[in-house]
Amino acid sequence: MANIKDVAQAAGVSTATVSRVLANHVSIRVETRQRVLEAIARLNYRPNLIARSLRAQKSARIGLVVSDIRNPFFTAIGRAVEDAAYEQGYSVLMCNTDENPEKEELYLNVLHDENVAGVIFSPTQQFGASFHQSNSKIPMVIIDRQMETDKADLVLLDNVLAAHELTTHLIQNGFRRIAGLFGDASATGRDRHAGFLQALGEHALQDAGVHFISPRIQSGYDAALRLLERKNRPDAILTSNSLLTAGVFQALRDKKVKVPDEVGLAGFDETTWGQLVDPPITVIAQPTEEIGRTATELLFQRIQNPDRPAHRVILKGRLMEGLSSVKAKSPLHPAAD
Amino acid sequence: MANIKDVAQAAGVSTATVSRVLANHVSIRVETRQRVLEAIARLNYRPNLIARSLRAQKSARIGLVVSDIRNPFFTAIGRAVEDAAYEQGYSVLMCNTDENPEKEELYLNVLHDENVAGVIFSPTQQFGASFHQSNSKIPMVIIDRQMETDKADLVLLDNVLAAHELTTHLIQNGFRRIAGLFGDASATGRDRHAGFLQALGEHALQDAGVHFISPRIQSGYDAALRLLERKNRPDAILTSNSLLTAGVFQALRDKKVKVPDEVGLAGFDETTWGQLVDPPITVIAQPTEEIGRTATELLFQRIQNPDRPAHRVILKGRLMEGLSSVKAKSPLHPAAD
DNA sequence: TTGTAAGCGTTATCAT
DNA sequence: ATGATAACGCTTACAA
Repeated sequence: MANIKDVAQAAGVSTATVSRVLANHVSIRVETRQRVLEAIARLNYRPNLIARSLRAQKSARIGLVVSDIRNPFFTAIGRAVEDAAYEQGYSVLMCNTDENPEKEELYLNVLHDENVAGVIFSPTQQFGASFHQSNSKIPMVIIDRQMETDKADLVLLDNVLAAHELTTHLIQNGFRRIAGLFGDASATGRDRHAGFLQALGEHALQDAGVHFISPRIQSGYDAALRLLERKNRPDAILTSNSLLTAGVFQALRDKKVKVPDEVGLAGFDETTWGQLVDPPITVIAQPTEEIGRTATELLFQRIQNPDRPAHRVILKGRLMEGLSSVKAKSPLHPAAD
Repeated sequence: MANIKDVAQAAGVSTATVSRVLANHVSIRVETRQRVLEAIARLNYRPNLIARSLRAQKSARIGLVVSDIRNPFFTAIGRAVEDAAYEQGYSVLMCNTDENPEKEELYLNVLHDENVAGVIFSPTQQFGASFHQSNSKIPMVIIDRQMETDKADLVLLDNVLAAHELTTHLIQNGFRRIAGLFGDASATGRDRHAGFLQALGEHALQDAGVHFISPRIQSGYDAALRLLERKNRPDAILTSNSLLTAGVFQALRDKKVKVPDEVGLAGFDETTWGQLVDPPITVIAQPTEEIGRTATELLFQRIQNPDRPAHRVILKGRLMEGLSSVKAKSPLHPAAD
């Protein structure tokens, strides 16, 4: 592979001149630029980004650290981030932490060592504490999860509000004994739990069981089975992400529980399958494209100006009413035909 | 951030010695090593991987270039690759090409420029030609897609055989007018088409329509609608990946076509939702974990020994029989109770 | 066992 | 407008 020296030699100029041509510097004779460009083309030269990065102490890469790459919510974000970064000539290094604080630290270190220009990150709750006292200077945008910090920008849903809306929707559709399943690793689970309780309180209802569990299909499945065995079993289940929703749905089907007539179901995040199953699942859809794009743009702004005050972008979810939460004859819609 | 010079100074040794300690060289006095390690800890030093990579002309990164990050098949592979790479101390740079040959070239260049040690890649058909005459020396493992080459290792399903098996399964369950939907960008679509035709031929059947289309949900949906409008409409549809399957399933539901009694359905790749819908979808499941691990291991072997002959690992899929392909009263199972 | 110094491929500073 | 040259942080001959 040809390097800048080869090009300089071939064009009869110095490496400095080649570098200037590459950087589109002003003071270059048209003829010289021509010769250099020819040499570059002839030798099929491409600058070595490693060397450039070492010299410049920065790079055209950003990191994206997510907690579960199998969660469609995060892959959708990944797509959006990649597209937005690509438009700016940046490439994206994607890492997967499995909600594991050790892996969080590892990958943040790796990314730092790779000289990434910045990081988009969905942290666990544990991370919050360590981040507070860290003095990392790497530009960072937190996504999806609430965090008290002025050292990073934030892009996320108003999770309390969204859970409140979803819970209220269930209540208005006649459900009274609502159980909730929330991810145990993230602030998001905690916030949605808060919105859930708040909505119940406004209608003088008690929760019919709350589980903070690992955000996986299997955990959702197991928790749903346990809920169904209770003597005063819930008449609806609210889930905090699509993996839990899938697990619960599977459990309901295996136990031949009729949805929504025996048990209603509502959750978060739009998925391929949520619309395909019977009944289609009611969810709060998150604007993944917008979250990803906004996070990327904020990151670029912060990279350019590391000292700007932190922005907090709070987005709204969109309630997509399926049939999993609407009984054939809902008490509140007695004449609904 | 402290560098190797700072550490050397703090420990009262040369940078070479620090480097040797880091590399676990043999000839170091225990006491010296101790001092160096202390300095490293005290200064919270971590080697700059960029500099190391520039010097060593290689890195502990590998690239994973997939054609659609939203396809659960590829995210599953991504997980497996990441786990396997992580165990070897490598990090994974994941890129998304959208089946676009231009993006393929771009990302392969990017990865090359990033000094990755090797690449795991699911290429389009177009790539095959250009790869043939390229003389890239970057270690490469091709996944998921057949390719005639001895310059890269290969890990994929026997797609002809798998499609043959799936088609035969449909035939044995009484379906006679089977249509096929295949991805138009990949050799995999082509191979599965071949297996499909072969199985039909063995039973003296004609295909009931074949579409080579873009592997997206929407394309599958549109193609299914067209098939359903035909005067001699198919009694079964075979799809070549899970995005197409989702589109077809949605179309069948929207048109209130009964599955499998009016139209049977079978496809590729195990997904969350495939088991949750009614009826559950019959698929050939691919061993994604094994594909990812094997590809990663082959890549490491090739990195260590670039001149070893190319391996071709051909795996078998597993038929997971759902109800989407089994009629209540199948002609071949007349007494099946 | 340890140190010195060259060099990986760039870019930026300072000359000219 | 262009060229020499010193860094960026690390590894590795070669010397001592």
